[in-house]
Amino acid sequence: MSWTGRGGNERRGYHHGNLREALIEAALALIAELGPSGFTVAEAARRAGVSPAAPYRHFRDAEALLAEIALRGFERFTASLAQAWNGGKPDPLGAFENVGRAYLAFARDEPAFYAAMFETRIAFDSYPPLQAAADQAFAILRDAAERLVATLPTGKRPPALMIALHVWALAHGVAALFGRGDAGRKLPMSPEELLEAGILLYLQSLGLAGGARKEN
Amino acid sequence: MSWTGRGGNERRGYHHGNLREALIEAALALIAELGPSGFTVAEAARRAGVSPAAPYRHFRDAEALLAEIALRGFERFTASLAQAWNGGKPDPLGAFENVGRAYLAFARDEPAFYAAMFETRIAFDSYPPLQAAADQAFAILRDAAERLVATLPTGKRPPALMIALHVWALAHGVAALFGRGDAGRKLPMSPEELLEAGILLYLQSLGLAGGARKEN
DNA sequence: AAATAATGTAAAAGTCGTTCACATGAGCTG
DNA sequence: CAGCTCATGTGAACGACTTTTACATTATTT
Repeated sequence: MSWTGRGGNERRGYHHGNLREALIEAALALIAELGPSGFTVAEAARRAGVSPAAPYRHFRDAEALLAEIALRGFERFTASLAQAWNGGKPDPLGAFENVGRAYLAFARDEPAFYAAMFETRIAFDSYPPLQAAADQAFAILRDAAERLVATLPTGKRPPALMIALHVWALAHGVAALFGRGDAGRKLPMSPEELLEAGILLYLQSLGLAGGARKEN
Repeated sequence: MSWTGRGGNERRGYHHGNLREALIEAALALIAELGPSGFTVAEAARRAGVSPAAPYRHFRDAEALLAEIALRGFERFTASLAQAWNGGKPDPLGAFENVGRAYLAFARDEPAFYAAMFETRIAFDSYPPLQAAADQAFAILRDAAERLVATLPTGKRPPALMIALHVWALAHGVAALFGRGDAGRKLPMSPEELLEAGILLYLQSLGLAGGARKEN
């Protein structure tokens, strides 16, 4: 190891050398600490040890910085969901539930990314790569739904896209309303359990989940 | 009719006479026109025809104004849901679906209120009346779920609270992700249809919705 | 009519976002 | 290595916003 290695944030000279990354990290920390509205270009610059104007060499404006964070968030998100799905192993239903859990886990473990992705009103249209990254995340869910539906006999298969949309909406709703610990509302169960139960019940009606569908 | 009646916004003299209301209306218009971040105290004051300092005679700070709007929003929201539920008539299931539709209708027809209620990160804890109003809205859903569950034989009744939470989360997720027209994502169906289908499928698995469980 | 409370204004301090002219240094070219 | 050029950072400035404070005006009460 060389003592010359620039560890992380320290400023060396006139040029920072890593400002773009430092700004992104600072912004993430700010969002994590103070919520989405706690981020300001000025404060991020301050934490990176540069003047308030410096960030504009790397991002057109504040929204562009947030968009970059959201983009990276979606990439990680996609990776998490894909890993949870794991090609549908060991069985499509179990893997599908794992995807749901991964959704909530991401919202819980990466609140800064999640906030940048969903709680910040970015004009997705203005950042095509962002739109693409979001589409990619959703594609995981859609593919999983396809595979799940394929376990049913032809002719009895509900539309996979609809299933993916329902599950996504449910997961997002649970995360948005109850994801944060102190959401003010006291739940009889954890968000994870709530989502899992919801997904299971939903899939049951489609004949996709554990056989027992109440045989009253 | 007397020509002296102060129509709405015009300033009469040094005192506005209706500033509090005028500010709330201006803020709502701003949110509706430019999104939640488009609201500023200064601009609201400008539209009301007063100096930037005047609003502080009526609201502690910007967040307090938003909180007041959110509060009124929840009151209207509660009224909408209650009317849709209509005491469970003509039948609990149909009325329950009406509540779901009313949820989306509110998000669509009153985007400014909805944004102030859900898309603005207000510390609910700091405004107890706001928390109470939100609880009241949720109570409509919970009561409806109770009544719906009561149509099942004792012993086969799922927990109503869980049902209410699931439906709320699904409705909120649909509204948040697909509620706005140009959400960037092209859907095979309208948000209303998507939510209705989701609720029906979900309730089916509980034995609460139309018997037919896909007889194709 | 006078006193008081409510509600407005003007001015100011502090923060931010953003731009512009200018400074510095990194990396290539000869 | 000298010199050129480009990327990246600085400082100063503008305009907008939030919020406070001292003061002005009007409503309301006594």
